[in-house]
Amino acid sequence: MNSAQIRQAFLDYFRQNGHVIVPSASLVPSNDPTLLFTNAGMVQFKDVFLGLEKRDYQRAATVQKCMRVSGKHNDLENVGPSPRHHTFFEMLGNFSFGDYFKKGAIRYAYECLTQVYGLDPDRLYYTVHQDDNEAYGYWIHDIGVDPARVHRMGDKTNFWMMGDTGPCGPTSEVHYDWGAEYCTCGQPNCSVALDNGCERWLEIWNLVFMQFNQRADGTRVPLPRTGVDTGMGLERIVAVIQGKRSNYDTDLFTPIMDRVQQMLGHNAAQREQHVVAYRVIADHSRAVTFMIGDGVIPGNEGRRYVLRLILRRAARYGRIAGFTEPFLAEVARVVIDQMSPHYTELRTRADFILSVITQEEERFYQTYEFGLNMLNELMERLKKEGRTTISGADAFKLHATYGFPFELTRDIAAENGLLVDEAGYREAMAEHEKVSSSERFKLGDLDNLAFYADLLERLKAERKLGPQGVHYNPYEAAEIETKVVAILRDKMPVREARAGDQLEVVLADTVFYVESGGQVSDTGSIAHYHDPNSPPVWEFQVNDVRQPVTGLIVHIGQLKSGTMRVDDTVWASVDLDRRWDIMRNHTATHLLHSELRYVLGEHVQQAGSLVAPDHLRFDFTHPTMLTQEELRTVESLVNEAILANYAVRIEQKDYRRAVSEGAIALFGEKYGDVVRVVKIGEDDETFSQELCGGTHVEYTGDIGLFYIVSESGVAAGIRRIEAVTGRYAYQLVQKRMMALDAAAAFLGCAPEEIDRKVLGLLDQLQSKDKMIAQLRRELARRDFEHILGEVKRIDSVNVLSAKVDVGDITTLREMSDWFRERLGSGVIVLGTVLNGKPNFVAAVTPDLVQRGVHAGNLVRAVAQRVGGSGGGKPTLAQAGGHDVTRMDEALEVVPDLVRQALHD
RNA sequence: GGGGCUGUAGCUCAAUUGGGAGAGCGCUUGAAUGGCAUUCAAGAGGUAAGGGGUUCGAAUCCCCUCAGCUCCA
Repeated sequence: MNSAQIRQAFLDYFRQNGHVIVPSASLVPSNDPTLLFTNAGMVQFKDVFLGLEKRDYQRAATVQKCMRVSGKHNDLENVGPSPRHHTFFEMLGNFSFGDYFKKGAIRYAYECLTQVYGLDPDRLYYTVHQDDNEAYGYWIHDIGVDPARVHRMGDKTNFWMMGDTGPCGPTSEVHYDWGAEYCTCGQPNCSVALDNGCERWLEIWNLVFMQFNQRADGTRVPLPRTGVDTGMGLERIVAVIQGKRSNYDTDLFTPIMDRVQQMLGHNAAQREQHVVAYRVIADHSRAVTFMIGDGVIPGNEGRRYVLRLILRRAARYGRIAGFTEPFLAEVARVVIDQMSPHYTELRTRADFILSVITQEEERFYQTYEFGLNMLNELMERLKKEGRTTISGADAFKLHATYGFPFELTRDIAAENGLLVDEAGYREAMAEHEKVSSSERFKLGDLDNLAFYADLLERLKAERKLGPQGVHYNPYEAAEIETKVVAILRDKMPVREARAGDQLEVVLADTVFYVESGGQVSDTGSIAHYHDPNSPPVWEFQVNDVRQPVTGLIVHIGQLKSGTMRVDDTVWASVDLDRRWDIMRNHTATHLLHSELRYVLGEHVQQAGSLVAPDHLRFDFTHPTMLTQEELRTVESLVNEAILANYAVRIEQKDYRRAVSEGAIALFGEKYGDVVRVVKIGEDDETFSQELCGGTHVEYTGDIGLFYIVSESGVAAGIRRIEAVTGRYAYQLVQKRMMALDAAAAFLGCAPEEIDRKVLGLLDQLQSKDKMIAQLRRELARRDFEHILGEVKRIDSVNVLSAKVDVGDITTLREMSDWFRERLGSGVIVLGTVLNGKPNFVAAVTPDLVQRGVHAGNLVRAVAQRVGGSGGGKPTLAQAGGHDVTRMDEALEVVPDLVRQALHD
């Protein structure tokens, strides 16, 4: 079987057994901010296991894209040298949400391995948790496994917890026996039970039985609905089925490595010699392709940084293997060809993926060259000083500042006969880690989530909220009559609150939109009335709305008046003007997206957006800056679509149907099984169609006016457009028109002629500036000729000190130049007043410098007399001071100073 | 989120460290030349990323902001 067949057979088997096949979620987790990447199949079902989210099926199976880059057993450094470590991998998994439990899970795993994949049962061994008699019994009695093949293990290997609290339970693992000849531990009683990392045994499938709920106080209570979460790494099972000891020898990787070999023109021996580099490139090209495919762009923080790290590591190993130019995009092409039949997003985003890779790789080559230069300079300096060791601090600086890895520094130093202080390097590294490690995600965040989850459970138990939690409908009305079900002050539930309190308020129903898909939360008010005609008993101002856990929505703000109590009946109403501004911007964002695709091409993908009341921001993938013409075209097309007054219709439909009908789904967004589709246009001519949970106007005409304010770059390959609509667009236009009219009035021309008029004026100004400069020069020249008559001879040396009236220091210096040209030898000190302060320039010809006259000392002594200081070179110096009235006095001492200097 | 480095002409980069903002390439104009990357001359082009401070004086020192690179989390 090849890998594609193995993947498909898994899905087919579980479909036949009543599982819904759910597509792989994005590598970027949408429901867990503490997680850098999706790292297991269960990530997309986390809320389902926690009971926060409900699906209309009870069993599911997936092939999930996963990334693991950190953690004890997943050091990036292991990827390459190890035959089984990967950054990117695929996880096969089947899941049960309160449906079958241990018995079913064990049977499916066994059947799938032995019947679907045809593995020899004699090679399979099993572990269960030591206290789990139930699972043990199923293996022995239900499947009929020899008890000698089932090992009971402790918490360390066979108990699983999601976090400090929450669902947890025992696990059962299936191990594959490669045969005694592969034993590396050498123990006579070699067995899975030793758990000593012996190469003979390979864990292939882990079954997690979610049986208990771990409470904050450490006690465990049985879960009302037990669950099953299983995971089997595709790379491993393919290796087992294809009889390969290394994952890299399976057909998941060989096509990639073959292409690398072909590009390098290596023979088999050369390929073997560089096996680590080949593996690194194979692994990392997959990771990079999938990450970019899910919208990650190289950068310097978070997952973007991980992408950069991995991409550059691949590029570095590429150089080791012999590449001298960017090559990764070419390798990624193989990954796309191979994987896109299953992961179709790779095909549609292929151009984007390849261009991002190439750009980043080129940038890497640049910093690489730069680091190399730095190292060469450093080595030359050391050699000159006769030293043989590069200090740890320098090696670390190369690493931390120029991204030049230690190994490279060491190797290149060795080529030049130099050593590197490795211990010092480690020390500097440790110091840097200490300094730069900030507080990690506060555990409080997790506690917070648990707090809100508990609150939600309690409110449900008290029947204050339905099984789905807060009833949320921001789409139909802007106000609603409902009840206060909880009040939080400083994260503590309270029964009542008084005016001035900062609170979080939970209502049974809400019409407030919660920030999502870039659209910001609504603001508004919540008020309690005795009767509708009098002022409210109390009024609460809503400044923000959040959803800390699915199903629980809190209104954050301040109680303006009165006393709020739990169970009060209230009117909750959103700020409607603001909401309208937001809706205009949101619908306009869809129009903009659609027109950008029309004008620039289908490669344009949304890469982020912000829909606020006063403006909208839309980030999208596009390799180059937009031209003025493209921007104008897009802007006017959007305005045409507004004037066409298309209807905006919202439809609820099945996710797959929506996508197959051409609706655009976005990077990294999480969609339920039923999605809202926002359609703009008529049935026969749909203008735009996107999956979107936001709020929209009813007709595009409601938007009013659309105006692009700016276009800029966000990251390589990502452009950003900011625009305004409706009231804010009108305000902007009005402001600009007023400015234009005012300018036209000042210039005495029509507004349309301002540009030409201004250009003409600038031209005139420039030529006048030139003329002024020229006249000033001439004036200075005349002044100079005039003061030349004041030259004194001190000990047969020409000395001139004079006050002149010029516009700037430069002219003073110029005059000293003339002086030297004219007299050949001499000392000149000139003073002038600039900005109400005295300024001096002193010049001494070189022959007099020889005789002890120093322009710097001279001018400083002069400036001291006007309360200032100065300095400079022996031949030319300048100084300044404060007291203008004493300038003449200061200049008069010059001859004496010169005389003194000559005599010393 | 934190540490380090960088930001000077359209591009690539300098400036005896606080004391005249420059070079090469490119561009414009003029002249010469005419066989493989033509030569010569003249010229245009700078809020020194932005803001604040220290100083008689800041591209240079200090602080803040922004952007890029890089390492760590």
